[in-house]
Amino acid sequence: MSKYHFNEIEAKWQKYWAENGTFHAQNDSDKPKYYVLDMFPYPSGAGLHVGHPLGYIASDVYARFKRHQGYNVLHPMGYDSFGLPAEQYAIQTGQHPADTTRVNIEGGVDKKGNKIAGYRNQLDKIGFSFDWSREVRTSNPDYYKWTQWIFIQLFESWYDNASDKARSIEALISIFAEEGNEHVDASCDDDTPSFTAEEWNGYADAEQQKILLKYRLTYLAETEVNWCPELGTVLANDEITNGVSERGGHPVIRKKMMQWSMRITAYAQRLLDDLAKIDWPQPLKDSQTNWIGRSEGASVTFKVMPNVTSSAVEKGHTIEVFTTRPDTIFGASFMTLAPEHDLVAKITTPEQKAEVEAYVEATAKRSERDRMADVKTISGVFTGAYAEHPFTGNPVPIWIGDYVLAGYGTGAVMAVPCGDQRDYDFAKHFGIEIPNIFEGIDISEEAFADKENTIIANSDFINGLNYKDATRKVIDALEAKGQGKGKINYRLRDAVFSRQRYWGEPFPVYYKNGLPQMIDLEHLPLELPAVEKYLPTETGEAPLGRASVWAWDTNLNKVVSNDLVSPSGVEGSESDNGVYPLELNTMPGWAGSSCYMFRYMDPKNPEMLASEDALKYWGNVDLYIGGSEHATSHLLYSRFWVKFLYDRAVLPVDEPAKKLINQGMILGESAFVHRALPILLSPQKGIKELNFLPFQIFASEDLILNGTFREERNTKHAEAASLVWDWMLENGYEHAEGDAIEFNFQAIHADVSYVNTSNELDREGFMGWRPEFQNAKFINTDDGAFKVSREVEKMSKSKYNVVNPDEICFQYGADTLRMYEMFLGPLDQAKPWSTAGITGVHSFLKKLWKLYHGGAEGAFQVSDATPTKDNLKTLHKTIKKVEEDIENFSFNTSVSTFMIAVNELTQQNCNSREILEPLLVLISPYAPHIAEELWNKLGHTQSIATAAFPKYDASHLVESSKEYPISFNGKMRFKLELPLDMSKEDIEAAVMAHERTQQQLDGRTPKKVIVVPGKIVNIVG
RNA sequence: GCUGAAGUGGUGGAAUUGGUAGACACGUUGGACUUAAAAUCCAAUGGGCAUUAUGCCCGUGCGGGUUCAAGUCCCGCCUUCAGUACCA
Repeated sequence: MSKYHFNEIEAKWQKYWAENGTFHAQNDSDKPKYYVLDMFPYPSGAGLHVGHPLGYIASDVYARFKRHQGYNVLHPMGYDSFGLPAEQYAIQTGQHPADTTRVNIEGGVDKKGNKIAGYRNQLDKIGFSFDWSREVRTSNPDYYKWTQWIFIQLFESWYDNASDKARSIEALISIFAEEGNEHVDASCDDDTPSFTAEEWNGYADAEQQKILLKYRLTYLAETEVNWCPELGTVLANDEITNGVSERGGHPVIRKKMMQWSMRITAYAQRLLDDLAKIDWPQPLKDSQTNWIGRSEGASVTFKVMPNVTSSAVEKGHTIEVFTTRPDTIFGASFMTLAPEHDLVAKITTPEQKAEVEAYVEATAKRSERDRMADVKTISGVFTGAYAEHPFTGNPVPIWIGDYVLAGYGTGAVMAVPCGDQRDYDFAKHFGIEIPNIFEGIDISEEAFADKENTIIANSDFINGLNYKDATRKVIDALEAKGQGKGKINYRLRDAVFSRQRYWGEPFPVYYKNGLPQMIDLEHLPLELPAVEKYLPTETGEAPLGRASVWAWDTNLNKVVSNDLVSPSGVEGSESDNGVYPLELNTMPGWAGSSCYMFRYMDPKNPEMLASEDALKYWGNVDLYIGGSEHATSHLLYSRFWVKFLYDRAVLPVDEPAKKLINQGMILGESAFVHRALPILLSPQKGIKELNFLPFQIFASEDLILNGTFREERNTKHAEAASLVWDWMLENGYEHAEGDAIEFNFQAIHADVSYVNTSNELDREGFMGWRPEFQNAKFINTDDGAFKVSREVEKMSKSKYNVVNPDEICFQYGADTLRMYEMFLGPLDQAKPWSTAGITGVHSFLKKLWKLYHGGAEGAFQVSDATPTKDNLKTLHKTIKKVEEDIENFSFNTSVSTFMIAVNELTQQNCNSREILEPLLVLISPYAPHIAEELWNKLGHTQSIATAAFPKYDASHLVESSKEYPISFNGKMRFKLELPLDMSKEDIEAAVMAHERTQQQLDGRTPKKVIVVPGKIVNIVG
């Protein structure tokens, strides 16, 4: 009797695959290549839950399928192992994040004594076909050496708009030396000065370095951050609520800090354009498009007027604004600056000073997020200053308002209240004039923003023109006056690249005379220094400020003690000994994840990110699977870096991934027990909450309705009340006339591991879960069961609804887990996990096993019998459907298809090798262990992974007749079997002649008969 | 507010270009096997009304529309989830 011992089978084949390197990809092969990649995980200490492997299973099915199709498949896995949780754990426990990270990956025991299974062990149990010989970890110095190297490449590059690509900084220096920067069209800082070749050549080295920094693709700049003085750290918007830190509730201020930035804006247009050539989900493309936020319009320069009421105002200021509606310029009746705008302090009149300052201060206290969420409140202050309208010369009052954001455009708008609702609301609120410049439009209620139907009026030289013509004329006129030009604006901002953290890549940067210098590649990696604590320093420096050995010796080319740093650090001075301080910040999380896909191609190469041959052979990722939450972070930054490395001829491709699929989240089914909170209702003593009882009372879910015991269950109410009374009377309470006990119910999370598939609670387990439950009393249903209620929520430790894949593998097997995850529903959709349903998939695998074990006593039996027509039909329709499903990533429907196939073949008593052998190959991407085992029993010595995918033969599915649905007025009434080659006329005749048709018509004559051959017949009338 | 996705039995979900709504599972009920349980197998299972069978009506979030025919297409709503940036 051969039973399906999945645990043994799975362990056996996992071992076999590992020992034989079954899934090692070759960098040279005659086969076509295919690269399947998962977004690599952050190895958290909590381990995997069943939601994590969903995408990995899908990609694994696809990778295995592609191998069967004859591709040389690269399917690697690694870890995005730098990150905040490890650092915070290090702060709490003092353990080095490298140690805890290793334990999280490889398993072990943490300092608190918790046993950690380890990501790798958990993943291995699921039977993935990863090529582990290519594993990368971003926190590994051998890996982050290349992250540092890419950073240096960015530093050594500038973006040439003329050739629309990044070029070496050396090339820029030669241009400067020969002709200055007059003809250079580059993406650079706004405040870059103009200079001639003579001037350039005359600059001191430091001056030249400063100018070059304005061109480099990564550069130092003052950036505003959320600074929390109490915590000594910078906080993300997420970490701030109502202006105070989420942790500890400390005040947060906006502070400028010198930080590294990435000039991603140089790539805005290409990032936008190239979306067209990648096969990514449309919603994801849309969010990148919106994030980049291209808008066409004009920049307009307004001159600030000498103030009529005060001579104290500075003169000669200009305000640059960006507008998408230059055609409405005659409707501009005021201007609004962001409160943070540099000019605010300079142009505000003395009379308005106090009010403006108070407003600016109030705004600074609000987080950016708060400010944006609040759409209703209109606020602002008049600065007292006026600007001159470029065409009419009229004075335009300058206001500040927090609806204008410093970070977008120029941080200033020309307000056209008749054409923009926000400007309109602002004008209405403050009683500012709202001139109407639209032909035949009523603006007494709201602004008119419909560009397409605009005809301009009251606007001098553009009267009667539409949006397009008026815009062109205004831009021409502005250019003629030197007060503006057509401009394309992007919402995308340069990306801040510095983090004040320990657990990230150190910058390969030291500072000589305050200017950043790169460490040469041959001396990389620059490894993280030891620190005694992982917190920022008391003086507010980043954690690396605690390192005592963190200076760069340019003579020895190594890290040396801080004590050796040149006292002055000025090059060439007597005290300059060639030792300089190193950068204290580290790189952000996305640094290590932007180009990791290329490192897998040649992961051990000490000379290069990956060899030219490997890069050329593998190209880019053919299929990338991951969550949509990375749409505007990882996936945008990665595209940016890949384009950059393409420009600099490091990579042969300019996109990381050709095709991308988002997997949806698997939600948890939380369990709730209902706690009955007793209340004493006493005519003498009033209402009293009995919250001092030494036990808690829980009632089965089905006894409760609308927060109280169901009416028909008043015996249950009595049962609960008597528990309370017994204790009360024992403890000296005297029952008085009219006393009654009522209950309020409170739902609390119970750990799902104490709940079975019928929603019944393991009461003993639950009582042992937490001390406060140890004396719990249960009000059960009549049959003695205690039920919990269920609710679908995000799967998370804090909701006690986490289901561990290891346990599923132990109980049902990895093949069952894999198939069930695929069976749950469409890959890209969010769906709840319910362990209850898993038995269906599990018994399918048992049936599959039985299909191959039809011999005496359940012995393995496959015959060489010629398959029947039905056998072949079942097989080939399965091949067709499964192949289509995998190509369409419709994995859930192919699992159904397998179930149907096995049910049919069992019914047909099929044991023919000609059918059962190809069937295994079809199933093996989903359930590789059982397929491998049965394949082996069939006498194969090679892994099933090497078998070719069966060929679909349409001839087995040819039908000669069709069971036509015969419908009347669109409603199907009966079916009729007719030959498929029957003509329309004959079909109609056959249907009309049928007695059921006559019965349906009941003597009426049909108005019309619709016959769709091969499909349907519909009789109307 | 905006953008995107989604609403189908008790549950997860099927339904290729409009053409038999509810495939495949879970659950439930009944039955077989068993001393019993588990496992396994068989049958029924959208709601309602009928019944000797044959049947009939209603049904894919709501309200309209197009069509011989609508879960699918169009218009207008509602709800849920996700993302988010008052974008000049």
